[in-house]
Amino acid sequence: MPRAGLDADVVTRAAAALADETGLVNLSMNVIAERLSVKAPSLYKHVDSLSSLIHRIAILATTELGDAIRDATQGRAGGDALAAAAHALRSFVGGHPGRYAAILGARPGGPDDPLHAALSRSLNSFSAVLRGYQLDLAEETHALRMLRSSLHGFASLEMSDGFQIGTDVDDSFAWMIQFIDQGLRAGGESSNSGKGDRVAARSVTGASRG
Amino acid sequence: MPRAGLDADVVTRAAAALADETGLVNLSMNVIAERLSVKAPSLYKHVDSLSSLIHRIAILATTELGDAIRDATQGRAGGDALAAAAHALRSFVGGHPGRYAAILGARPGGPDDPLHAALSRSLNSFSAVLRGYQLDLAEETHALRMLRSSLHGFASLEMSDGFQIGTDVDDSFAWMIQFIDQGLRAGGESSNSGKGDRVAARSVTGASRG
DNA sequence: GCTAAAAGCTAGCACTTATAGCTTACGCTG
DNA sequence: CAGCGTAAGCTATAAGTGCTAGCTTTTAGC
Repeated sequence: MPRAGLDADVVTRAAAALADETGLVNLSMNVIAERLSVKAPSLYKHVDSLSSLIHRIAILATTELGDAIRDATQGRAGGDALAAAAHALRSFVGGHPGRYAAILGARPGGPDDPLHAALSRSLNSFSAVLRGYQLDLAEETHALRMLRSSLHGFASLEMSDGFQIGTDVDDSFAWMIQFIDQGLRAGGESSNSGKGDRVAARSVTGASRG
Repeated sequence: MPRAGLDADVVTRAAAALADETGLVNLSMNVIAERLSVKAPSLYKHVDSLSSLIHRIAILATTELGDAIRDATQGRAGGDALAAAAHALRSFVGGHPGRYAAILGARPGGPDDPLHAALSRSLNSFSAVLRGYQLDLAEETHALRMLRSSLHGFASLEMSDGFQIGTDVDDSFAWMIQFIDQGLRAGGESSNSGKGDRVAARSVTGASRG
């Protein structure tokens, strides 16, 4: 029996591709092994367990997603950057549903979990987009969370066929982006027009805590 | 052996409670049976399969969630109704993560699937909230999708510990609600200030298509 | 009190993840 | 080039899934 030339990375990429094709939930050691022309137990020479393999997929996917958003927003600012980032995320989800599902289900482990770094880089891409709106420091965290919630929510609802037919989903997505853009522009000019101590100046700590 | 007095509904509620306690993914026929002081195969006398049981949980949860939002928004309007609905959803997710996960993973089946009705009622509660902003018909669909995306995204990110520490999550949630409220109020007054044919008047069909 | 439906049980199948231990391929050093 | 050691593959197997088959027992209705 010649060797297959496997390796943690090769296994992870094969599993990620398979997850995109057939869904993350249908991923099993058997189908991954079949794809690699190998028997299931052999995979354990390269990977600790199925869950750790899915964790690796999440890290890979988060990195890829962060790169895609960074690339898409490169050289853009304001509403253009926002739209580019949003579309990059949505097309990633559309093209890689299995990878995205892995991201959603992932929870960072110890402090040296590579997922932490990948997540931070991904968040920084969004932060960079927001920086164009010149919000104050406290608001930027809120805005970042709002942005992530909206985009992630939209993508995952769309992924699970959560929107009934009747109105074009692309239109709704464009509408939402514009809604956010307008709100952020308005908030940048006249903040604090609301209920009161909402943005209670939470001291000056490091950025990118979304 | 005396009989346990089981029934599809009793099994579903026990499974839902267990899902909230230990997570939907950890739900198995064995643990449900144990909770009911019965052996696993006995459950099949009342329920078709584990997946159909989870589907039942989703129907139950969607109904409960719809009721909670309806009750919370009763007698309120505008921003108050929006905030009440949002908090109702978030507290539902916080108190019933397993049920909510079942909702997220559910996909309606045939046309007579009770999940359809439950989902519609739930959507109508959100629609009723939006009606206070007097958007035109086409925009209401977009706004409904945006609202669902934001709230669902926030809740599910929070559920999976997606927000790092650093800023209070409650503050961010309040901020997001106000952001949406302000945007909707502005949109109600001066619509169509944007890119152009975004809201291309999509004829007058029945409502609640989110 | 008898009959029959239905609720519970045990046994077992097919599938999963994962481990143990064997064999064989490959790369490095003498 | 020989041989040795590491590591990659394998088979066999354990433990735990969901689910079915078929049996026993309870319980409701006549």
